[in-house]
Amino acid sequence: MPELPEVETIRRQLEPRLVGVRVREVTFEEGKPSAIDGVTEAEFARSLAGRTFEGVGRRGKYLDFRLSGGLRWVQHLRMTGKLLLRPCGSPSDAYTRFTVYLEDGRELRFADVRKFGRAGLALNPRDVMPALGPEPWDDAFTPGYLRERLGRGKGPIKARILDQSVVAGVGNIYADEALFHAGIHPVRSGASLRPAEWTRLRDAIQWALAHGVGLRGASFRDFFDIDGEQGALQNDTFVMGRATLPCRLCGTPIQKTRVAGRGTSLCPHCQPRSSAPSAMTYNARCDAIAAMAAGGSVE
DNA sequence: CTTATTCCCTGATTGC
DNA sequence: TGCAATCAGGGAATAA
Repeated sequence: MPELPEVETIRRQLEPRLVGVRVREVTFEEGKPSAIDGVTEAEFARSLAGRTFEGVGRRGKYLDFRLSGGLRWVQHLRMTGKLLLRPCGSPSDAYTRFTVYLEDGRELRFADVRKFGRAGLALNPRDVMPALGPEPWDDAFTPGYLRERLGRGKGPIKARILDQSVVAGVGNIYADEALFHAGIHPVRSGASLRPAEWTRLRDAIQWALAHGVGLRGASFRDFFDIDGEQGALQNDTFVMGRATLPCRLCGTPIQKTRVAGRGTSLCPHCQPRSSAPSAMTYNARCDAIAAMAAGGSVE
């Protein structure tokens, strides 16, 4: 499930290998619904042909390919979308929806089992993206901003940080990991958070995402990078994928529940439902997590 | 504005 | 063992 760290992993791999390379043609496989929004597949193919990649950006979970002439190809992978960069003559990849043939012979393929992934074409990427909140490392993403946006909320805080208009790029895995890091139970309301907890939440979101980027994403089931390789975060999580296993900090069995319609993993001891202070101080908790976690280049 | 619900998809998993 | 029902979930759309 590509979230910000998985999309950023792909971006970092694609940019040096695509910049300066020209598109020869784009071909589509049969399949409904179309993987393209706004324009027909023929228009998409015609628009890309002959253009040169000038850069690969990212906004939230969206990839943003900058092409010559100011055109932008904006791609969301949703649940199972994969971008695969294959050498000339590689065997076909299952579930390929369209292929961008490059002039040097390589093929950039978009494969997507569940067909949720979407591509758009625009001169201004905002035209094919919804309104997104700040990037997690943007100066605007402050504890005060979070409190202003979420501090009156009655619903589960987890649902609010999954909202892409609040902060761009957090999905189910990193929401659970961030809430664990912050020591906040996912069903607590925004209104219940104490002032210090907004800072913890902001820091925890940044930490969880940086940890994911550092380990090149999480491959619990469907994530593969542009060479078809898996990430490593799934082996270094604190709650996601660890139901019934002991918490790495306190040993309490990790619980799996359902919050806001999403599978949710948490430590009932480290993340109390009330904001009562736990045995371990917050700073000690952060130090223990930092000492334990692998990798993790901070932006 | 917020919050809850449904839908889109299909491979994997679960239940009888 | 086999087949049907359920699950996985990002985000758009819809409703309240």
